[in-house]
Amino acid sequence: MGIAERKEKQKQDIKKMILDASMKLFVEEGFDNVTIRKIADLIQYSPTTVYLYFKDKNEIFFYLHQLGFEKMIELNQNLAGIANPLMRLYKMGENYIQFGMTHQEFYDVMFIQRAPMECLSTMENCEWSAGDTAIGSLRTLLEECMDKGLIQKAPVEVVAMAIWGLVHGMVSLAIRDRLIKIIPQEQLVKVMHQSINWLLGTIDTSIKPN
Amino acid sequence: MGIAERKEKQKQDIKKMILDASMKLFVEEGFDNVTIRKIADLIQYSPTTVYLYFKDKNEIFFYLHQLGFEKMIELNQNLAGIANPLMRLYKMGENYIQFGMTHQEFYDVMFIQRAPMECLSTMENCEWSAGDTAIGSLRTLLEECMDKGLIQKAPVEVVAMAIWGLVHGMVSLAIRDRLIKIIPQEQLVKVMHQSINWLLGTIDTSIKPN
DNA sequence: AAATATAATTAACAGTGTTAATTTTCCAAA
DNA sequence: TTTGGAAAATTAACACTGTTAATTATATTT
Repeated sequence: MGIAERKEKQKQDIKKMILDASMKLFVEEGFDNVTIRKIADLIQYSPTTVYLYFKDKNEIFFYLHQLGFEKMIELNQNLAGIANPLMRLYKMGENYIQFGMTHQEFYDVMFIQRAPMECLSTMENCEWSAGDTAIGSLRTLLEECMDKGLIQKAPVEVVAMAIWGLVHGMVSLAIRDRLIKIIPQEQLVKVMHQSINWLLGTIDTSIKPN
Repeated sequence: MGIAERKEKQKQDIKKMILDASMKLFVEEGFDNVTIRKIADLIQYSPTTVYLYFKDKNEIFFYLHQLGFEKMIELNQNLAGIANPLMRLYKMGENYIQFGMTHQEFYDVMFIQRAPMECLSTMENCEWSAGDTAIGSLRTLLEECMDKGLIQKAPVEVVAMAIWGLVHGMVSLAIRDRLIKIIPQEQLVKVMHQSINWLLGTIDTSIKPN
């Protein structure tokens, strides 16, 4: 049945066209400018056609948010070469901040916007694997640090939550313009780095206090 | 001129009516359900009348976001009786989490939504005094802790950023549904408390490691 | 009472996501 | 090769949104 096969391929092609158009609008004009009608214009189909390939707009944002995670994983490739897990943790934090600040729109849809999560809640096999993997790798890294005695032992989910919270908190406050009147734009990333360095410095057992 | 005075009072009354209606919609139906037409319906005026008292919708959200800060300051009254500044810092963190989790809509408009900040950026005397005051009191408290040798000395803006980031990060991840698949709903606040306790425990100089 | 300033309204614009009903396109069987 | 039916795409419409220009109604002043 080569015909059904080709049809399936065509279906996937149009699906990709929609996602590509969404992505183009997303990165060039921002979240709010990704509208069904603009997507339809770009791919030269009528607006309703989009609904033959995606349940609703949230589903499109779910795909965009997944692409964001892929982008982030790609950026974290530079961690592989770092043998010391504590050094890897430092760098992971820096990567996170760099990703968030240089791809603010992606960060927004990955960690702030409600749309992708609303999509998830309507799915049955509901997992948020992207987020689970991200926080999972932080947990694993922290366990490795604790096992090797590089940081003080503590319940890993508590420490993971604190560290993720810290970096996410700083990045999301910056993205949503809560720091503009507090820290000058050009010093933002520098202060963020100092903050994670301060945190990791205090839990680093190789730096003995007093 | 008692007449101009009365007119001014009437103007303020209608302004208050609009804000009260906005608030009612906001707390009962959420951010997205605060629409100009619904506000107009509630106060029994036409939608365009709202624009005679407020520049745009963002300005209404700016007022709501300020009311949120007042609510938060009120909640922080219980800090006054705590003599030990480090204990005050603990309690401040717990208050922050409690406020965010029990008044999620308010927290949203205060620290996540763009609307109030967009309003600010169109004003000339642009200050975000509400946020400045909040972060300012954290800074002062940290300085007091450092002066009394209760926590290790470090650049105060770096530590303030880290602590605010940590609590805001956890709360905003929770509010925007990024933790539902990671931490059970009923354990959320408990883990958050553990995370701030973990952080403050590590910088508390009275708890000597090793 | 007439003229003027203020307040409020109606009507409209340009958009949004989404759905039902209809038309067009395409493939398989007669 | 023509016909019947399934699949794909479209048009038209609904019920909204924030916001503005033009118009009407209400007060106040002359």
